Amino acid sequence: MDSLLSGIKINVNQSLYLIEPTSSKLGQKIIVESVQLIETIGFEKFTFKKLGEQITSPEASIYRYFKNKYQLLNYLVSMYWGWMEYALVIQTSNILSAHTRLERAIELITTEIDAHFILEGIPIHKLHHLVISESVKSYMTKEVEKANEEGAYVKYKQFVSRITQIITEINPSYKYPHMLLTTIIEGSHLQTYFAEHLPRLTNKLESVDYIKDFYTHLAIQTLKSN
Amino acid sequence: MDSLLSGIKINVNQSLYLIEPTSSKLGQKIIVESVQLIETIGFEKFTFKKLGEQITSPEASIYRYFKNKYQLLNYLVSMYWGWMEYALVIQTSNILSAHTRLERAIELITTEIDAHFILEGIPIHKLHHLVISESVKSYMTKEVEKANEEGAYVKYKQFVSRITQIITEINPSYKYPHMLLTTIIEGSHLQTYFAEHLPRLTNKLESVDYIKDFYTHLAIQTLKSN
DNA sequence: CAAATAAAATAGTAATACTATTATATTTGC
DNA sequence: GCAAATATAATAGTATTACTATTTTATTTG
Repeated sequence: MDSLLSGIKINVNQSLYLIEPTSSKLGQKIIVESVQLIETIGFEKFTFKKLGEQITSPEASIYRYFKNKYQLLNYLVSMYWGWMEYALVIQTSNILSAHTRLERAIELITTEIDAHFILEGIPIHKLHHLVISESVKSYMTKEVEKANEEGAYVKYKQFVSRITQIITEINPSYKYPHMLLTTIIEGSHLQTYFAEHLPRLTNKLESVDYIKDFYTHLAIQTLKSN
Repeated sequence: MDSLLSGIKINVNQSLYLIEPTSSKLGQKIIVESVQLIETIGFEKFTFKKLGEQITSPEASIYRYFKNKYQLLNYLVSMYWGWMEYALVIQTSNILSAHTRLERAIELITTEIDAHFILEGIPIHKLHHLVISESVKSYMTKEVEKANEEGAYVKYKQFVSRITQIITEINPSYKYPHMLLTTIIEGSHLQTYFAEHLPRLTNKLESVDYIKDFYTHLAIQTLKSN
């Protein structure tokens, strides 16, 4: 993780904001503080009114940047996947073995992100935590298809696409690379969430890397035959 | 599926309602029509006011049965897992091979439920559809721990527990039976959802049973070694 | 430095998520 | 069989949410 730069910029899709939040002081405060507030009170209870109180700006000012809290959530989640793709590229470059590249990808997906990585003022590990608890709410809505057409999920799809290429390199005849990968990504988020809130639904072990071990083993075994 | 009875009753936890909805005409209307309305407008837009209009009763009457829409969602999801456990027991009874029992369990989880199965007036396949799109919202909230302590998720945990026993029978030294199973259950819901709304994130095939095939193969391969 | 433009604040509205109170049925005890 | 008790339903509210339209203030640029 040492070679990761800290000054990079993620260009998210235009449909994910009304005014680019990184373009002003207020916009930056909105995205930085929203991550904090969503973590504290949860996405359901999160409102632009409360966020406005936190940053001492009226809610109407926030509505100038994002048309509603779902757009803001999609923006934050896309920032996360944009950063993840960048981290993936760096961590898998110059590695010949597709096997090793897949293992590194699974490690990136399943393990905690170092606390000192910051993106537009947002610590990535906080973004990761938000993605674990709230990202399903960004696509499990009646507006999915519209959001998808507008490009709301391109960053996620790009990230998925890069890793499915590695999977296909390992086993070209495997029919379900996307299924395997999204099962790992979303499964890993779920297991992290269960370990924290519903431990009877998972198998938390002492080792910090048990989720990585579980999904690495699962992926390798699944790709062995077809 | 032929031996499944149609007059069975699922006893959900007391914390999941204020008045048992199956005990009155209005209560039954509430649960039957809510499944329909949530499917139509989505859980976010769903309100007791709108449900009241649909069943021509005031919203306050609905509040007598459920303290809010999350409690109602938990109730419906629990009904689903209660029925699923019942179906599982029937479909795996008298089968000696643990391998075959696991395959039947995965089939039950991953395939569509026959349209003529009805529970308290609710077609199970509609409940299944609701679980696919909305059940994560029942535990991905700030109230999870409280709901969990009150027993909101016991039906789900019971269902999971039965199948993890089969997994352990197949491979007693496997360390992650709960992780494997919840990965399959929630993954299967997700893949169904993706196939319908975000097809680039999955690998939908002609065969109706591709999700079953994918997760069956994944489970068998994962349990081969440890 | 005035005019144009952008950003922020004010002041609203309709809908949501409830609760308290009142009214209407239904049950049951004598 | 009927009054009292109890269950059920309806009415009428309130505070909060999710916005929008308009006005004010700040910043840029010709």
